Amino acid sequence: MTDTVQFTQVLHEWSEIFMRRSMNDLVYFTRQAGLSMSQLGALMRLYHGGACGVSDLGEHLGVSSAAASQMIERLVQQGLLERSEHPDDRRIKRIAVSAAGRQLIAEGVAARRQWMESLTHALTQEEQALIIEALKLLTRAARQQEPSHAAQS
Amino acid sequence: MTDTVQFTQVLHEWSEIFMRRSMNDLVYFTRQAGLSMSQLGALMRLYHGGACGVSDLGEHLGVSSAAASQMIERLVQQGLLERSEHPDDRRIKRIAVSAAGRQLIAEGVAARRQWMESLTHALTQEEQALIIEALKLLTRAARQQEPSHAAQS
DNA sequence: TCAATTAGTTAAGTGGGCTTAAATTTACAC
DNA sequence: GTGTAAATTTAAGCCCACTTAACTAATTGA
Repeated sequence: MTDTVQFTQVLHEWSEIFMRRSMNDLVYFTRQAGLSMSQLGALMRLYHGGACGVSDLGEHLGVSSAAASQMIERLVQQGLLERSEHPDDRRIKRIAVSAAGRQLIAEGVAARRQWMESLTHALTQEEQALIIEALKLLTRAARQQEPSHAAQS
Repeated sequence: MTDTVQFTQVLHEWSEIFMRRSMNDLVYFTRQAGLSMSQLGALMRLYHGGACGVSDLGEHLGVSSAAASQMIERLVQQGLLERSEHPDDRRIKRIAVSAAGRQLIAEGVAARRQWMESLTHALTQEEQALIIEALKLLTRAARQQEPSHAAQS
């Protein structure tokens, strides 16, 4: 078996167990937070991509601007998003994650971190060091494949 | 920074980019297949966990048996699941993924593999070898944390 | 045998998420 | 100013997912 074939195989195996665990946690978290997957997607998009207009968000999520408007309305009523007017063009609404929304996401991130930390208990320092190097390589490779290659914090 | 702290940090960074990409693909795939996230979850559960009863599935997915029954009905009508009677206890229905359902999942897996293979283009053979070792360690550590530790194929 | 239990389905109702189409507000161009 | 285009919202309608409650059928056991 060549390294490249084995690489794909091993990556697939890891991703399967990783995804299963992550999806489980994700579903549990969103349910507990009273969110739907779509809502979480919108929240994440705004959190990572920054504020944008209604139609922009819809486009990113692959839905009509009407659908985006409705979902934003629900999230605004839950206090997770904020709507403000664009200073130059008052037709445009600037949609952004609120402080409460940011905190909710922070909690989710913390839960993820906890699981990752628990992984270390089954690994020696040497193994961790090896994994650190490997994941840095993987992250760099994956970033190169991203459509929007522009860097952020 | 100690290795353990850096380990969590690096793993988190990788998981962020990996999840973003995976979720994107997942949403695209399910939409194209005409499935909802819940339906995909049920399909995956049965695919990985094997056939089970209606209530069992509902329990695993965290919904009532009525909800499970309804969702199963929709998936049966789409030809992705099969319902049969338990030979010993005719109250119990055995819910299993059909051949068509299995093929659908196989297509999704193939699409994932394609992305992973594309990652190799940005990595040398040596880097790939390093990553293989690291991911084997990670997979082993993650498996040890699984609730149901029983192995399968 | 017959009452209680168990597995599953059906019914009714709620709400989310999506669509298209129509309405509203603002901006811009002439 | 007047007409057109753009951004968003509202309305109507559809399907999915979920709930509780009522119902059917099969099993168990005293």
